[in-house]
Amino acid sequence: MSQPQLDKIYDPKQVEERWSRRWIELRLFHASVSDRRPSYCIVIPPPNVTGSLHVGHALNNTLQDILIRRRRMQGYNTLWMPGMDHAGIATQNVVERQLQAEGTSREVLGREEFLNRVQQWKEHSGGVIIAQLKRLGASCDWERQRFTMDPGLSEAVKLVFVRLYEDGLLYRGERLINWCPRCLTALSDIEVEHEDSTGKLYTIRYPLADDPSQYLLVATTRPETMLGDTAVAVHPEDDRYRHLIGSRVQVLLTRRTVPIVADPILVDREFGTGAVKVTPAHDFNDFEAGERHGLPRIKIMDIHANLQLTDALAEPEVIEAVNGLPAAKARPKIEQLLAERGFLEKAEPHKMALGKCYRCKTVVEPFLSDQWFVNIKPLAQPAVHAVEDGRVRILPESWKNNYLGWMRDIKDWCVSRQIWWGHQIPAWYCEGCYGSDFLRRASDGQPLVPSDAVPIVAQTKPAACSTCSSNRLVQDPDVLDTWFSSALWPFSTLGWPQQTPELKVFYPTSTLVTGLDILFFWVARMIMMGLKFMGDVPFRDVYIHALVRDAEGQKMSKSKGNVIDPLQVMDQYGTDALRFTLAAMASPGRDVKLAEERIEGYRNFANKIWNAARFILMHLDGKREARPAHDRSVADRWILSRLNATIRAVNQEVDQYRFDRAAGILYHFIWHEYCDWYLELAKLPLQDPSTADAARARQTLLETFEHLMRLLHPFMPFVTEEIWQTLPHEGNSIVIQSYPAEQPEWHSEDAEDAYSLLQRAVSLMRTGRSLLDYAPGKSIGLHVMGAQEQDRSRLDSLAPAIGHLARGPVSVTPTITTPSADSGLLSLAAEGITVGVAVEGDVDLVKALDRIKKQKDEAGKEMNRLSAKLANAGFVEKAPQEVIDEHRARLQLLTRDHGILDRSEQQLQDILRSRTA
RNA sequence: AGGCGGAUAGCUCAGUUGGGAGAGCGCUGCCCUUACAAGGCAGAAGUCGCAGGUUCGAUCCCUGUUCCGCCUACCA
Repeated sequence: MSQPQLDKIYDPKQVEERWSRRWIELRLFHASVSDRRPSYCIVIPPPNVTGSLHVGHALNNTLQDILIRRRRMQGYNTLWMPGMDHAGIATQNVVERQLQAEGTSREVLGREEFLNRVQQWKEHSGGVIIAQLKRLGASCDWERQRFTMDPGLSEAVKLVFVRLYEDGLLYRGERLINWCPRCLTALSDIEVEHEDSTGKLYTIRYPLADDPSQYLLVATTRPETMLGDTAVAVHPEDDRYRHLIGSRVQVLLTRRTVPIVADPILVDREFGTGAVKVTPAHDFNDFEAGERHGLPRIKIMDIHANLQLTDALAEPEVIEAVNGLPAAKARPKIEQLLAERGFLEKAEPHKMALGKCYRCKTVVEPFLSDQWFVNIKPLAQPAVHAVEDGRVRILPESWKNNYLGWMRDIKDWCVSRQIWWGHQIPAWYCEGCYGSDFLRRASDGQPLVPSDAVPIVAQTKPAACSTCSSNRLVQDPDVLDTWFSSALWPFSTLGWPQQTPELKVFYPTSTLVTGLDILFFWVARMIMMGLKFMGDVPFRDVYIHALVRDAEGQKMSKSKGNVIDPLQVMDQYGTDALRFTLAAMASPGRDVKLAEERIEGYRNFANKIWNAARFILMHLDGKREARPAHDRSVADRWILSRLNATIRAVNQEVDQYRFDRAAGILYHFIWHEYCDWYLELAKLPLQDPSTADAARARQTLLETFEHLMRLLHPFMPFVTEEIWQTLPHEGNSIVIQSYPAEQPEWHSEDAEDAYSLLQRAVSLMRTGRSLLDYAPGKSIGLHVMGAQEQDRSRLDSLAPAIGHLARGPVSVTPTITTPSADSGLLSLAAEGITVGVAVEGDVDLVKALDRIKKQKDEAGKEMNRLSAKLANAGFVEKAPQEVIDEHRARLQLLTRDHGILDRSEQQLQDILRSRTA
């Protein structure tokens, strides 16, 4: 035995720093396009360059790394494509806040200078993120980093835009869109978060134009928008109002009258009064109704969502009261005016959903505006089919319906944003045709380009206007939705639109690993774009993992004090511990609430492994054993059989993305089978290192452990690499060693049976020793009763091992005597064998009896179990008589030992009776 | 409003052809046994949200219900 070559406690810090650097130096993560092996590719969900990574990223990237590392070890040509997202609005907001703190603004800087600032921030933030990913052990091909605004990817964006336009799948038009009055930009439907809030439902009297003494009751939650009313709608079959259809009502506080129209789609007769005001410029439903009835659209708000009324729109008194106010502040004023004039019938509390900007939480306003839209239905159709027919698998499958439901009901996608950070829209307008005025309006956020302007859509700036030949062409100042470029990620990162070898080798990619929160934002759009531009799905499997709620999100909140910073965790417990925790908690269908105690537990696990390695190295002492293929001991055959089962199970679980189960299996096997049992057993032959038995034990210890390091490596890359390097090995890194595969010849039912018997016997003896406070080292007898002859002889041959593990000399004695506490024998039963533990010396019998009583309860449960099994056998396939007899015999044996016959015998009779009935 | 998910030990969570209720942490007792005290052995602890139903038998399947969470949504 030699001095330990490793420290007593595993110190992750320096190990992790060293290996994350070394792996990259060795270029182990680099994928080659000339590699002929089957390929396996994952594109990273590109983190936003808005700051640093949170625990959700750690989870996401750990899972990807597990998949990638295993495939790499299995011999695939693996590519994990790393990169980042420019995250338009989010990043712009971050930098704008910085500017605000400096007392300046983007308007002051101007567009060009501002973009420089954002670029600087991107360099900084991007660097932080890459460092964090490396720290996490992410085995990305770092030589291939991509950014959504790289020149190549920007080319892809422009080309896609032009092609979609040419194919009639992209158009510009004045529509009602979601407008964030703080970000001053349009948002797509899914960029609006809905939040419940309590408002009021107002019932307002609208006087009839023909007879102002009569009025129509109209219900609304937003009375301030009545200043933009252009109709009141009722249901065509509503007898209350049928006679009014076609006549007009006075719009209060204005000088207008509007028609009463019949609209069965807009109006629900049951709700409110059955009459609805129609404000096409400020409500999505009203907009559509307005289109159906050819109603004018009256805009009453500016871009800040403040009321902006002209004399033509409202009475002077009203204008004075509300002009320039945001809607929420104007509402009570309007309410007051209506009440004063006796037109407010009632106002009652009412629950409604409030739309908020997903980036800044400001209440969004439906806003009439010129924007670019993707005509999405023709793209969605094939993307629905691809999931329906399984070309793309969404896992867990429960999310599939979520996806399909959303896709089938999808609405056109507003892709233009009135911000500066992003891909500027490749469309030009001719100043010769439209004057040079319209762009200047852009700075105050007003609609940027005339609605009727005809854009020239092209990848590069055209030389001249085709209509007037002017060369004064200006580019559309808007940029694209950040998700537009993300949608191209699986092929733009591989070099599209160039026909690169990367595309050929790695597209379609294999698996996408992502959180549910971006299923619609990102996954759905990648599938649509992949099918459209590559003619094939972007990935085969989509694995959707649970969410870890971060400080900004809902679940983890700073006020609750449960926010966990991955960097801090990695510092404190080590990266492997964090990774293993995340993998173990990645059960489908449940959000991950990260418990720090759990991380600590897996830190201890890493240390356990470390110390097992120390033990092996200590005994190895430079010795190399020839492989004893033919004379494995029973213990060796047992642990190899268990190892084989573990290898099979881990592979199966990872194949099904059950990282949690795979982690659990590894943990249990390494700690509670390999360390607790096999390693302890091996100490027996190792007592004399010179023997053949010792050599044999060393060999199997090492062989099993080396397999385990490889099996565990994708989960805990650092500690396994560090240990593997100290074991006898060939090659320069565990990263590219083969991943363990099932070895059927290791399977041994016989050895497993024998050792399960051994484990039970040892446990019982330990229990007896503990219950009686019977000191270790004292001789202990094992009396075997009621066991099969085979079991007895097995126990006999295993006696030295049992004695070793039970801590005391042991004698195995077949006995037919009935043991009892009185005779100084403690009898314990479980799983069909009964052992009596003979103790020497004085025993506190009162204490012993008290404890034995508890054991009887266990025996009672055992009988219930047997009864259940018997009943099952009887009902399933008609239990043979000998099975019944065997169970009866066991019952009687247990009963005789513990004197609780009546209940169980009665049960048995009941079962037999019901079986024959 | 609709859809989905969750409710299991003090805490965080596993648990599918329906039959034995589990892990980690915490807790109790014993042990510094030369890999590991971040350890070993033994143990206590749960009417599996509630109420019905199907079944010989339900944490599991069905119906209803309560609470929590998420997604989608135009109910003025």
